Amino acid sequence: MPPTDDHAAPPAPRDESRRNRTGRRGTTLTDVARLAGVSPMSASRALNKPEQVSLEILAKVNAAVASTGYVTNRLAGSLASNRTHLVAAVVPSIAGPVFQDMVQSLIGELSARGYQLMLGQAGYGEGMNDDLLATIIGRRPDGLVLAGVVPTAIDRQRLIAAAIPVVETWDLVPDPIDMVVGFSHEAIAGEVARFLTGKGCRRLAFIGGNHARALRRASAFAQAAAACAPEARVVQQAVEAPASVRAGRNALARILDQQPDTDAVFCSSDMLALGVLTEAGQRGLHVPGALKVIGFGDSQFSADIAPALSSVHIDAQAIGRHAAAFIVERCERPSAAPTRIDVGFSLVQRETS
Amino acid sequence: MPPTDDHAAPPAPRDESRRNRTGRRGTTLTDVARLAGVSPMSASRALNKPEQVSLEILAKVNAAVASTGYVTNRLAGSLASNRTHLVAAVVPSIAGPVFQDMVQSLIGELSARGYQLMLGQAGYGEGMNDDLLATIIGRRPDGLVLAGVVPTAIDRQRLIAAAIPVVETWDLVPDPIDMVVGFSHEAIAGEVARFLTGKGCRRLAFIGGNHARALRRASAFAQAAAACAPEARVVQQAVEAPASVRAGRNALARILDQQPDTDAVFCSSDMLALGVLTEAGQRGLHVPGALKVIGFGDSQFSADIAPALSSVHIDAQAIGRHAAAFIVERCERPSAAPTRIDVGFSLVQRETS
DNA sequence: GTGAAAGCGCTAACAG
DNA sequence: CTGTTAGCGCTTTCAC
Repeated sequence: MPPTDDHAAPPAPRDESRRNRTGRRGTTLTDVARLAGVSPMSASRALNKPEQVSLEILAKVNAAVASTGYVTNRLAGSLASNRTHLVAAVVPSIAGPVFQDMVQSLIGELSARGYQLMLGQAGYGEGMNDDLLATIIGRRPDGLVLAGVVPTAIDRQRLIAAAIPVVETWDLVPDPIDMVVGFSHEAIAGEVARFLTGKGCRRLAFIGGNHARALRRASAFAQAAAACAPEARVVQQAVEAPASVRAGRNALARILDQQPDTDAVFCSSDMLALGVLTEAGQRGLHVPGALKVIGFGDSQFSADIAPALSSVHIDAQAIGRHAAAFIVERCERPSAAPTRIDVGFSLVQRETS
Repeated sequence: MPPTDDHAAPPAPRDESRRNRTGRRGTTLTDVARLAGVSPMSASRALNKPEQVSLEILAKVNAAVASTGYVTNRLAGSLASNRTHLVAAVVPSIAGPVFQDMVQSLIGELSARGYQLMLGQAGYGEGMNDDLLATIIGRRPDGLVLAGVVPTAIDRQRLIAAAIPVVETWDLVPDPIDMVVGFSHEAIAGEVARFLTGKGCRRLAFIGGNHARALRRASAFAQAAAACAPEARVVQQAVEAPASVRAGRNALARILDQQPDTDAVFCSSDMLALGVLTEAGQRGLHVPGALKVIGFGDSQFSADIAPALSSVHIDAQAIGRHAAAFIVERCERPSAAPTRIDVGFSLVQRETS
């Protein structure tokens, strides 16, 4: 029996057994490499940059991967390479109809380029809650897309400090953190006001949320209307987010209390507009004869309800596409400059106006 | 001058400079610890298990964190601890109205417990596309929630191999991978059939998707109707996903071609039902007098349109809540057994029936 | 309660 | 084209 050697032996550096300190884990790249008879680095290259590796190694590695069912651990890869291929997006709520098309195209576009999306909900208040931003930054995403969420000064500071590429979307904010893809709410309000006054409407109403952006649009609407027809009057109704049919119905009821001869309503979402149409129908108010209605967002259903709803169309998919492209571009060519895109809008004229 | 020593010196292990091989990175826990005058380990504990650390250290670390704006790198933490605090969810499309409430409550519930959600879209086809599953597994999520997506045999195998806790939701699948939260589509079809035949309807119609689940519901509907009233007839109309108002209108038109005296329609979504109502209105078909309509999902708008839509209500939020709870439970107490919850449903009777 | 050592699984950098 | 080395930033383990 050799001399007692109780604690001398170093803790046997990772022997043949496939389990580590925390129970068993899965197959690693090293396992694959060993099986293929190549170095881990070659296995890594075979997987990530197949063009840099001989066909022989490629074949051996692929065989080993197939036989083990190996799936890369992107956590480790991200840590080592400082690139996560993760993009975070923050919306007020995923349940609102407004941002869905955009998020959908964002996911599609990103995954086509090998990136994933992490989705966060900020709620309808100001900025993001602290936890949300911290957990997002903690995952070190390669980019962040903000939609309908206006970061507070502190949020902005933290984002800049974290050096994460940011795309603010939906609104063409005047003083962006970094990149912007959106459209002008003021221009839209102006065009709708011009259109409705042009149709002879003089008793207008605006229904929208009670946050800053909606209020800006409301006042732009009122100003444009006044400019087009000095005698026109505009009443405003604020509704709670998220926009709903119920809210639209109630808003129209209140508007008619205030201004019984209202002859046109501009709504900040098609759901609200559907509520307005419903309430008008119940009251025997003919649309568009007695009341013209214009929605916002041009939802899928708008063309198909009766009467078909006029609406402001936004190319939400384009917003998602551009946002994705911006971030990927910035990641892959860090020199890329801040950019700004106005995707515009169009007023889709249907039966309700 | 000392003897030439060109290549002897090891590459100066990470000196004072705050930059590494790939340009500058941010503040690390080590930086915080140094600033606080404690070991990295104590800093880690102060952040993650404050109760295990003296108040003095806690205060010093918090001060250091505040002064540096340090944000934990969860990539590194996850790699070391083998826990990501990430949960993946896969839905056919985030644009469909059906899963939104569920995803919303999932996000809410998870973030309240310190987990984040990664969202994937599988499309409306069978199973998930290979890339999607691989990228999900590659991020080593602590759990996966499937909604309205039926994994293929290969998907199942890979998920089991990856040892990821899985919750299948929406449908009470008979042979689950792991955990299940849902309701019985057959039971719903049965109850609606019973209700409509009880109202005297004998010429029924069913509008639904053309995937397996919808077809099962359709046949359950037909069977139950036959059981309740042997002389009843049921026609079926398949529509393409995603469900839309347009699809509902077209479907009703085709149904009336096939069976002009149809007196009741059961739709697999409220959007389809809205289309049916619209088309009926255009044709002067009185609802519910000449035609009864029942939707599915009890969307927010259903109660507020005119006529108010009867619908099958599902507590989607409860599904999200339970799914989140299951996964967190399983993560934190790995002994937790597979579980199954039936959240039930209710038929909300309104004006259209 | 605190710290030192070791290493999670992968890739950048560099040498052959 | 291929392999070696040295970490990425954190947490586990274990000794104090």
